[in-house]
Amino acid sequence: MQTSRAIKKKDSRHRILQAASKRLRREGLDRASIATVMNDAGLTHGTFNAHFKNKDDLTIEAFKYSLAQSQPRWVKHEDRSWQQRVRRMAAAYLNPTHRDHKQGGCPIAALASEVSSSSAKGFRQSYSDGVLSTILDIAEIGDRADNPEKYDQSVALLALWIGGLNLSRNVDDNIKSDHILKVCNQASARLIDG
Amino acid sequence: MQTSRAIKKKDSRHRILQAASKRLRREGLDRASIATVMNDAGLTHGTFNAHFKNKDDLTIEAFKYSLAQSQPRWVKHEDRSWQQRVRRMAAAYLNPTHRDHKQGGCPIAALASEVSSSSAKGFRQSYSDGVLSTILDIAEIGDRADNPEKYDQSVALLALWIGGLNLSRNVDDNIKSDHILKVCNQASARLIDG
DNA sequence: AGCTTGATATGACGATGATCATGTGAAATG
DNA sequence: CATTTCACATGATCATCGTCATATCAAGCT
Repeated sequence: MQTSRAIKKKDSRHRILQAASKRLRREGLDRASIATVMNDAGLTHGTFNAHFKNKDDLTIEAFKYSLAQSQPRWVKHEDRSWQQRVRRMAAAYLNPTHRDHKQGGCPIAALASEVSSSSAKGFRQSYSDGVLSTILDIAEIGDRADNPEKYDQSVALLALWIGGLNLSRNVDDNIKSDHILKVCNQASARLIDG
Repeated sequence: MQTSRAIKKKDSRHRILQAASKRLRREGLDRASIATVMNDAGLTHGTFNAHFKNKDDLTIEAFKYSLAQSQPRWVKHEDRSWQQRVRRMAAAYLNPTHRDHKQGGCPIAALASEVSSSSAKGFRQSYSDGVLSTILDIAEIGDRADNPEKYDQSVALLALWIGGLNLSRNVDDNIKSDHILKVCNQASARLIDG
């Protein structure tokens, strides 16, 4: 049975993860302090260890949380053809709205260049798992052997999307940034109907 | 005239920038402390402000330094055709050696997801300039108007390269990581021969 | 030679942040 | 209703780090 205290704690944990996952994506791996995250969640800093072992633990959990939360947005199974599906996913991913909402967007892109320098032991493993499962989700297969060609195409698509999204986020000129998204969308299409 | 003191200082600055640019690429924007960098350069921490205004200043200078140092490796002008040139650049960029030497490699890839969360005022501007000039360098033009098609292809190529390199750096399985590089190389070729 | 300048060293200060020990009040238990 | 338990708050501790004031010592100048 769930006592009201257990429910309260679960809810707090949820709010902490929610806040942490936003900060994680917006500010990167180490830049957000525990106090800031706890404050976002409406709690004080000292309570932190009652919910998570340490900061590395939180980082890993927040990453998984954000992955589970954001993946369903790109990965849906309601398209006529795979080509159409990919086109729709690219349009949703390489998108000014996604570009401008890093904190709510894809954590794989948001942390793409920080993982390898992370000190959090175990984070790299979670990220790696996330990448590989995302590739399979794009391809709509359970293993590379199911369809090597689709798998390989999905690898290239994910690379293009992550790179394009990050480039567009880091170019100051708005017109040029929009243009990057547009060009990468077109390149996505070329990669699959070659 | 260069006094021996001036030479010494210039040399120290050079060593600091060299050390900082490596740390910057390997460890990211904030993770390396000034003391660590100065120690790498064979100096003590307190001397830092004699060479740079503050840490943000160093970060920006180190980025420019690494960009100037690493670009010539991909951008050479000795190819028969542009297609050939792009193929060679992709092979040099999407490469296990480059993947495994982040500290000496492309700073655009190394910092791709950290720029937008940087607190260093002015860094984003430098990075943005670096991206745009790299695109033009890949296309071998001085402005998009010179050849819009090549420019657009270069945008997609850079996105694919940065994304592919970072994915390969963050996947634990070595075979899968190598495979990502290979697949993105092939995708590069497909993007340019229509 | 004596004085000045400048490159670097030493050490301190203040801020921030992770972690932990202890306090508090309300819910659960008998 | 008394007692225990637990979610959370408060506050302290220790380490790290950026910055700066001051010291040192050798090179340059008169």
